[in-house]
Amino acid sequence: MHKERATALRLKDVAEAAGVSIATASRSLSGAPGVSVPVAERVRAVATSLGYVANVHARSLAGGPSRSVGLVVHEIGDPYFSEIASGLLGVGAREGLTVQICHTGRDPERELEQLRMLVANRVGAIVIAGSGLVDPSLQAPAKAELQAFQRAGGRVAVIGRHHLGVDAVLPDNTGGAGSVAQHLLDLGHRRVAVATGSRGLTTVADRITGLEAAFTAAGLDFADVPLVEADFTRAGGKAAAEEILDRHPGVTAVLALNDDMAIGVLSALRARGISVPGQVSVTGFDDVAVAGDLAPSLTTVRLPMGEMGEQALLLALKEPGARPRRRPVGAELVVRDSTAPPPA
Amino acid sequence: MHKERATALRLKDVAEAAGVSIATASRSLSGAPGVSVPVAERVRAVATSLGYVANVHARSLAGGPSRSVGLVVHEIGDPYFSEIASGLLGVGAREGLTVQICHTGRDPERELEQLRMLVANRVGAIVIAGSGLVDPSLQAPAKAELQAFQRAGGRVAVIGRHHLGVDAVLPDNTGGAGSVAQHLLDLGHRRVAVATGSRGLTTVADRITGLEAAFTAAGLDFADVPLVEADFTRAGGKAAAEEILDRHPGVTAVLALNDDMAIGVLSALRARGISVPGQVSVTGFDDVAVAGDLAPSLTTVRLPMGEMGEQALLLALKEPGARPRRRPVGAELVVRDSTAPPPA
DNA sequence: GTGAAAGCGCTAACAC
DNA sequence: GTGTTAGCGCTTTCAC
Repeated sequence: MHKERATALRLKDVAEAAGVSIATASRSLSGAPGVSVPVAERVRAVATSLGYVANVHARSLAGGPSRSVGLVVHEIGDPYFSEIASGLLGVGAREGLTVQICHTGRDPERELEQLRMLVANRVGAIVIAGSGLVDPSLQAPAKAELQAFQRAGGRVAVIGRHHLGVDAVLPDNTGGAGSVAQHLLDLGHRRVAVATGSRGLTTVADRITGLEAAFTAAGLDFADVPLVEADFTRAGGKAAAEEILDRHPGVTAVLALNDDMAIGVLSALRARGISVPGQVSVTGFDDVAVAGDLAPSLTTVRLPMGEMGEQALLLALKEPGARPRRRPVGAELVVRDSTAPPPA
Repeated sequence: MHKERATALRLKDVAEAAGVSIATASRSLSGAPGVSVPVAERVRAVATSLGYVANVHARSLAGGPSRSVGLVVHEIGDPYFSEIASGLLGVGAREGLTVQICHTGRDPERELEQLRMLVANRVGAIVIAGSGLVDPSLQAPAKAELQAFQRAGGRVAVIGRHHLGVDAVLPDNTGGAGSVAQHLLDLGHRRVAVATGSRGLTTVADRITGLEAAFTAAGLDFADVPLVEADFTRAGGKAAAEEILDRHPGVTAVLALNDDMAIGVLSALRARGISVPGQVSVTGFDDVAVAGDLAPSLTTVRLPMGEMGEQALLLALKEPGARPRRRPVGAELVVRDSTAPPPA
């Protein structure tokens, strides 16, 4: 960006000002042993008064530990990811780490590109948030890249995806989906439709598995439940809801596979003057911050996103285990005002 | 984090594999002149096939241009900031830049700390998003730090704050606030209350200035308008609304100074069974993604957050001007369903 | 307990 | 057009 950068303060300047060698200055500042306490304290005082901050690049190049981590998300503007990022940034700040965030837009190629960038930056750890893809071949290059990174001493943790062979924070998508489905069945709904994101996403696949289990357990045939696939977004939810209303007019409940879609569903129903939950019940998944403030407030499944972000970074900061660790995270049904028994 | 990192691929390895010197290899990869086309192409091919990625630290240390920027936000979980971040990350990816994001939690001390961290990381540019503080003394250390950074060749741009003497993207908070106030006055509201964040924030101060101007222009005394100060969050909005309802029961409109607070206001009104906009109208500010999907959908002022993030990074990437540049950004009133004439 | 000196991987003069 | 080499600022043996 800029080459002609004026001289910044160097360790040498601090050392001179304190009347010691740069070796001693280095040890003093990093808290390494082998320096007498008074000397170390003096050096630190001088450094502070001068406003010295060590050059991370030089430090890293000289073999110092990496103080930075990378976070890969699909889209930081999405509340699901921004809440994860928020939790992760919190522990990052606590640990004195810098966090590089990158977008992938659910594009495997861009994901790979961003991964390479993080590797080039020699981050100490990489956290990947967001659903993986059911088709393993699409992830093969990313997997290879991550393995090389790990062989070189880097640490990796993922949130909500499996098949990558690394430490993982795994929300209970299956169980959570089972519990919303059960909730609707308990209320008496039998004509339910599902608004789903791409089934190529493992998150979606897992949630559908949970739904199927609940329906089957209730003695119902899940094959009779219409699944309408659209973008895993608000707009997708709107589109899916419209298709559901047109093609399956008798439906009494729409089960959206994330809150974003559910918000779109609510909006489509409102536009058609269909009352929720009077005529149609609606459920979401994730419990983003706004879910409780919608009208009607959304019945959904809570995933502790902030905590998931924290856990993932904590996992990545730990020494690697012999085998990949798994941190299961509970998914808790939150019943609010968007669900009620079907109309009589 | 990890010191015992196995050997990664170095430029030397690529040079040897391609049968050239490291200087030639360096030039080939950076696209510098002085290498014959066939040689440069061969080197690049070898590098790609080997999966070589240059070590950013070494490159930066050797005086290469910095390929990373820092983004400072109050709270990444807040949609206002995550939408800004999303726009900024977009151009970052396009430009091949890595973006380090940090949280400050509206705490000047943490802000300073994070700024130091970015400086230590030798980012090429720093973008600061989020309101500044009215009291300049609280920002003096940050300002000094930024000036030192600029003297050393770093670039700085801010979003939505002045007084820092750097390039700035400035949303029209004053004009936007004027237009919502005008909208309510046009509808016939005369008993309006304001739910505001801390008046120590320049954003809040500017928006209040806009309100005052509109009221004054309409021949009303702004001193009669109750201003209830609370956290600039959903919870703050809820608290402010409750206080407004208790202390100023005759109010026909609540003007919240951001969408987050407005969402809290809506929720408090709903809890008390007060219809919006039948009994009370509500307005927000920012137009976060969810504003249009609330029930009732929120009348608010649109700020193009994503674009603001983009613009700020673009400013920061430009050569510095003789004087700080300003990119004013329009604030557009968006009338939706949460406002109506006051009850008769 | 402290200092001198050898790199870390790369870029940018400077030779050839 | 290509190679040689001197650093960038730091950590870390290795002497003292």
